[in-house]
Amino acid sequence: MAVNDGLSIGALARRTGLAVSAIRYYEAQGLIKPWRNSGGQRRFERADLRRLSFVMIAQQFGFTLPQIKQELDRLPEGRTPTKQDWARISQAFRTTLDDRIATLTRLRDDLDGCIGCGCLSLQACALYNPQDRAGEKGQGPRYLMGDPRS
Amino acid sequence: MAVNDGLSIGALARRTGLAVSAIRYYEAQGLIKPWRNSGGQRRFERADLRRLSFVMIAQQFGFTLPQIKQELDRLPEGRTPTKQDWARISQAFRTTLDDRIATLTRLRDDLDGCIGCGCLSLQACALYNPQDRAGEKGQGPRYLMGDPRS
DNA sequence: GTAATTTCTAAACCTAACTTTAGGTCAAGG
DNA sequence: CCTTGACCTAAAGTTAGGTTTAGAAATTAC
Repeated sequence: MAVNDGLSIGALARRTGLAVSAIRYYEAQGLIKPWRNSGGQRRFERADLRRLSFVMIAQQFGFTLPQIKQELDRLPEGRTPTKQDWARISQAFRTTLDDRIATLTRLRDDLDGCIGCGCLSLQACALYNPQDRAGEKGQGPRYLMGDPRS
Repeated sequence: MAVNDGLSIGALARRTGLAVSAIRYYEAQGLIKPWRNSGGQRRFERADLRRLSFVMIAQQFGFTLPQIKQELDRLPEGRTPTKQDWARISQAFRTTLDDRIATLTRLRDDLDGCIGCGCLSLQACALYNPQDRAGEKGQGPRYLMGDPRS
């Protein structure tokens, strides 16, 4: 094998802990863009290890793949991303996490009120109209508050 | 309509804000147990309003339906649950919420460290081994992810 | 008594994020 | 050269939490 052939999908899978099928899926979703060798097999850059790491962390934070792609698309195209590039897009997490913590904390405090009054009934209970009632509309699973299948 | 016929599924839907189809689905999952009238239609107790409220709140907290059922199954069978019964099972939420808030906060603090160092690479990065990864499935040790030398 | 609503069941469909399967091709070791 | 093992594609399957559809029966409203 030549010196700079890139990583095979299996090597990438071993080093990230992801399944091979997951990596192919991420390519299909546009999160990574491997090239092909002469035999048609995928070859990856080392920087893709970091992209996949980013994907895995972002998923823990409850981001969807399209959202993650949107962040990754902000990385420079022509060159390998630097530490600063990664730090910049990681900042987006910080805000989201802060929001999520605030929401859960508010919810918990409301619950304390409800346990106190024993209500759990719908009139006037703070827990029942968490303003986002308006934006629903989709089908599919509702993982309302982060932490899907933790 | 006789005095104590119970609520129809439509009435329950109007009063909880749930779709009729969702209520039927919850029955299929064992979360509520309506009886049938002479014509075969579902009839619900008023206490079911509270059960469904519980379901809706628990979902906001990120519980799955099987988990919610597990809590509901701890309510008394023969009689209508009292305030105390509800308060008791609501306490389970409190603990879970506290845990979840703590986890997110820890995650956020780890992220702050990572933004600081720009690492996103896996040796020694606290974000990569959020201990629940370990108990997954008896597979071998998860490899450390990432790119050791770049 | 008839029309308009509701409700009934069963089965198909939906999304997200993958995995599994089937049927081949490529690459490396002996 | 031959045999593994890694890889390829496309399509179908999976789970959660429901919704939609279709055709029939029950209930309510006038």
